[in-house]
Amino acid sequence: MRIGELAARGGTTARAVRYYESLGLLPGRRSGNGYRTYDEDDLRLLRQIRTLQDFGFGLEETRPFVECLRAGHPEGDSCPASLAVYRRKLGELDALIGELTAVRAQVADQLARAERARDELAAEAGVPGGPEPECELGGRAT
Amino acid sequence: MRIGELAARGGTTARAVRYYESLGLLPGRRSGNGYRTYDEDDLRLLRQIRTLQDFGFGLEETRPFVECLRAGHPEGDSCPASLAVYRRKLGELDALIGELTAVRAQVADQLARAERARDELAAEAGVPGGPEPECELGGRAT
DNA sequence: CGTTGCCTTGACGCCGACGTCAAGGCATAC
DNA sequence: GTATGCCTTGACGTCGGCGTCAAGGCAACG
Repeated sequence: MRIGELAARGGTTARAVRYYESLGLLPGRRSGNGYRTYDEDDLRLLRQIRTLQDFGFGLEETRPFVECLRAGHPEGDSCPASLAVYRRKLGELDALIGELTAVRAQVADQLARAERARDELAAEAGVPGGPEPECELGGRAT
Repeated sequence: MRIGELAARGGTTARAVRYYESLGLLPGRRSGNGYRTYDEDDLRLLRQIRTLQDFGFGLEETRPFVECLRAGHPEGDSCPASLAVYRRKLGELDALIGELTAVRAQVADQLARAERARDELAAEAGVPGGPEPECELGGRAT
């Protein structure tokens, strides 16, 4: 098949396929007229790349999987190097999730504190006159 | 103070400060010799930016906080627009953490499955002869 | 024969938040 | 005087993963 069909069946674009080829992830075989030509095995390579991409892997991280498939193994993760990438990624994900969770808590704290401060000011000013905590410049042009 | 001191006290670089100025986040007052000059209020602006940056906020997301401070409010989050950014960020963080957690589970599954497959192959081949699941091309050049 | 559609290479654009280098001005220390 | 160190503007580089446009070739359909 040609690049358009490969891309469509792999759920991506011809441009991306050429890019993967430029990185050495996909082969660049040509048929007589100069068009790139692919077979079902190439489609498996592409699908392996896309799956890992969807997981948030960088393209370089997909290389061990692709080379594993190219070496004739049944799955991209049949090789130790691929398993190592999985494990490293798990660690990175855990670290990232941990950081994000901590940030989330801090932001929630800030929000709660700011809302409390706002309400206190509102109550304080609400007893005498009108509150309306305007902030954006030029509330209503008088 | 001048830009170098401001940057140092704000925990960033002069280059970053100029960049923030180019976005209109920081003022660009000059003293007689053309040097940028800053006061303690500017330092507070910068620190507000840095704090939010550390939370993973984009620079545009810090703008409401900065404008709030510039409008004379005691805190950057004393304004409704800032609270809105907090809330939006909380939603984004929750969504992101959820996605990452799902991905983490999938990767863990893949790893477990691949290790199982490897062990089964090892047991299968281990009974007759030698296992050694080589993958990288050219294991030992014979 | 022309049109349409897929293909080719090459090259620049994009996003965000700066880093880094170049060439030069100002100010202080020695 | 000059060496040092901070400052100025301007402009290009970085990272990742492509998008998009330009200019042209090949193939099939009518």
